[in-house]
Order: sequence, then structure tokens, then C-alpha cells
Amino acid sequence: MMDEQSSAPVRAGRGRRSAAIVRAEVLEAAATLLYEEGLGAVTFDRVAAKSRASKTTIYKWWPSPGALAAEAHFARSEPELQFPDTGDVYADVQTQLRSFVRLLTQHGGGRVIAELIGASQTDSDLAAEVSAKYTLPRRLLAIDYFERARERGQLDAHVDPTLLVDQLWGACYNRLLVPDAPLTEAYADALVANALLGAARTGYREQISTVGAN
Amino acid sequence: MMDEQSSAPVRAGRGRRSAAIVRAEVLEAAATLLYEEGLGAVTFDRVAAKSRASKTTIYKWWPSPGALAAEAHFARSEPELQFPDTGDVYADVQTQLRSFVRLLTQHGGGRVIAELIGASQTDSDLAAEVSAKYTLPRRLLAIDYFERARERGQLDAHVDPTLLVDQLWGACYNRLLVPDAPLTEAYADALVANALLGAARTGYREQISTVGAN
DNA sequence: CACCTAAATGGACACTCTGTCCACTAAGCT
DNA sequence: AGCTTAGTGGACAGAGTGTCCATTTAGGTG
Repeated sequence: MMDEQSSAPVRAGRGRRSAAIVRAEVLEAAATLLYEEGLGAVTFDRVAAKSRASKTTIYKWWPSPGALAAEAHFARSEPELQFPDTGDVYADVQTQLRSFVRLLTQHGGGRVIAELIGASQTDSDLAAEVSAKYTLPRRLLAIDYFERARERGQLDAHVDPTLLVDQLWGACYNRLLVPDAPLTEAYADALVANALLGAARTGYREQISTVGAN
Repeated sequence: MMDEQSSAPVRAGRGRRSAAIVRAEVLEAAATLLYEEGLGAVTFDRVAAKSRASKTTIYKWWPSPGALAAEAHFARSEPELQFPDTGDVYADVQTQLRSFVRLLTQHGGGRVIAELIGASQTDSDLAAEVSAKYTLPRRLLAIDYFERARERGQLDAHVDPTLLVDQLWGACYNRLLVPDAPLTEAYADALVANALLGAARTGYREQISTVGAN
């Protein structure tokens, strides 16, 4: 009606394309937006415009812009899922926690994680993605390590490994998300020392341990 | 032009109103939206529609919907800023941490905090508000308490009070924001025990403390 | 007490993003 | 070669942002 019998029946770029190619291009565009402008820039509109994919297709595959951003990020970031066990709990944990702090503080690597966890609070699809692809696997790895250390007799029998993880990695996440205090490698070292040795002074310690530690 | 010489020069509700009244009505509307529908419902558009205030006025006073929501929440929530010091560190901290967990888990009180901290990751105005009105004052209170306990000789001289706060309250925030494990009062109790006594077993403890704790 | 200025008002605007349509067209299996 | 499946551009209503107005009144001044 409008094209007045348009002489161009062939419009470039139209029609179906390979799903694999489209997915890759969408994730590529989402990752670029995420790294260059932050999570707020990852919208279905802008990703569709930046990739060659149409909005309809993106809506079909991802439940929310946040979930798309998370998949784009985790597809790029190396798995690096390893927790070496030399038998020296103190050294092993210190190494792991230091490199975690380095990951969060160097090259703005912490900003992406912080934004993803932040947006997870109001996007359950994103929360599921972050947990499944990131926090939970790492958490399980650490828990597994602490259980082995406990079986070796290095940790107290009644110590909960999941709690230990929270007191080490969770404390770091806290300084990342609620930055009322700085996040440094020295902080990581002090965390390890206190988690393993405790803050109570000799003398007061014995007084507590008979009453407190249920 | 359009009203064809409208016979009503007096349009109800127009003109300047008292700043105090307007502010109160805006905060009231924002709080209602926040509690009933969550942070996502607190938009300048909806707050303006719900209160009798105009959008222009709201934009002048608050930098972002998040900052408005935070102020509305903190204006309502009781300060309850107290950290009783009975001299019994273990009991005092346990009491505080238990009531903190209760605050986060009961009546959906944790959801609002989680959403505010979450949105803080992409809204610096909100982040400043949350820190100034909520996290920092509470943090300072706890730090102050631990410093007194340390001076009394109950805590090790080289223990960093800020770190201890992270390992107790930060660990709880972590389970709130990254819910890979449950947040319960029993968890709070275990956190206190481990923060004060440490996880290392007698025997291995001595081995570490000579090398590790810088 | 009348006046004046500072400030809140309703309304309109362009812009962006969401979420959902459609008819069209090509990919990849049968 | 044919057919079904699926990606395509484009359009759309709805909602929120951020910024304009000209209008109207509150609260301090002379």
C-alpha cells in the first residue's frame, strides 16, 4: 500500500538464520554492552539493535535482560573451578581467598558481579542463573574442601563448612556490595586467620567454650 | 484555546502547597508502594500519581526513585540503634545477631533491605542513602562494642573489629542476598561461636598460629 | 493588609524500554 | 524438491524518565 508497488521484493537481511549463529551474536552484543556500559545498558532493545537478531527472537530465548547479561558474562568468564588441596588448610584457603579478592578488585571485575547480584534481588530468573552458574558451584567446591579438612582432623568436628564459607567469601561479598570498608588482600588474610583461630583471647576463650558453643 | 472560554477559572488542587505537607505525602505514597509492591513499583510516575504531588516537585527533591524509596523506608523503620554492653561478649553479640536475623526473616523485612542494597549497585544516590542511614551507623555501633571488648582483654589484641562485623553481620547479608543457604537463628548462633572461637581444632590450631596469623 | 516572589501545580512533550503482535522469508529436515 | 519450523523487520500500546511550560498559590516583605 505504501511502497507503491515497490520494485524491491528482496529486502536485505530478512528471513530465518541459523539458531547457533543468532545465539552467539546476541550473547556477543550483550557482553559488549555489559562490559562497556554496565548492566543497565543490557536491554532487549539495545541488544537487538546491536546484534543482527530481532527482538522477537531474543524474547523467546531469554526471560529477562538480566538473565541474558548473566549468561553472556558466564559464557565468557573462564570457569577456573579448582580448589587445590595441599593438606595445608591455612595456606590453601588463603590462596583461594586472595585470588577471589583479586578477581573482585582488579579490572572492574567486581562491578559486573555486584550488579548481577544486585539485580538478582528483583529478577528471579537472573537470580537462578547467578546461583546455578556462579555462586553455588564455587560454594560447593569450598564446602567440599572444608569437609575433607574436617575429616583429616584439622577442623573442629562440630564446625559447619557452609558457615565457614559465608564467613570467608560472604564477608568479601559484603564489602563488595556494601562498601563501608575496603576490600584488600590483607583483609582476606585477616579473615582466614580469624575464621580458623577465632577472636577470643586465651583465658576468655575457655570461659566461653564451656558455656557457648552449644 | 481548547476549553472554549471555560467557565471554570478555578481548577481544584492547583497552585503551591506547603513543602512539609508535600514531602510527607510523597514519602507516605512511596512507602506504601514499597511495602505493598516492592522497590520496582516505586517510580516517580506512580508516586506522583498516588500522592498529590506533581512529578516536577518530586524530581527536584529526590535524585532517583531508589533514593526516594530508601528515605521513605528509613523514615518509617524505628532507629532501634542500641547495642547493650553487659560485659559478656558472647551473649551480647548472640542477642544482637539473633535479633538481626529475626528482622531479616520475619514479615518480609529482609526483602526491602535486599532490594535496596541490590538497587544500590546501579544507583549511587541510593547507595549513599543506604550507607548513611542504615548500614554505616549500625556498623559503627558494633565496631565500637568490639573495641571496648578488646580493651577489656576479651578479644585478641590484633583482631580487627571491622572484620569481625563482616564475619557476623556480613555473613548474614550474604545469605540474604545470595540465598544458596538458609538464614536462621541457629545459623546466627553458630556464626558467633566460630567468630570467637575459630574453626581450627586443638593441635592443628597451635601449628597454624605460630606461622599464620601474621 | 496588600503585595510580591518563590515554589508547587497540571499538563504536555520526546525519548526509551517492555512485551506482543503480524506477514514475510529462509534454514534444515523429510 | 517440498514443507515445516523459526528468525526477520516492523508496528504497536503501555509505562517510566526527564524536562519543559504557563498557572496558581503560600509565606515572607513593605
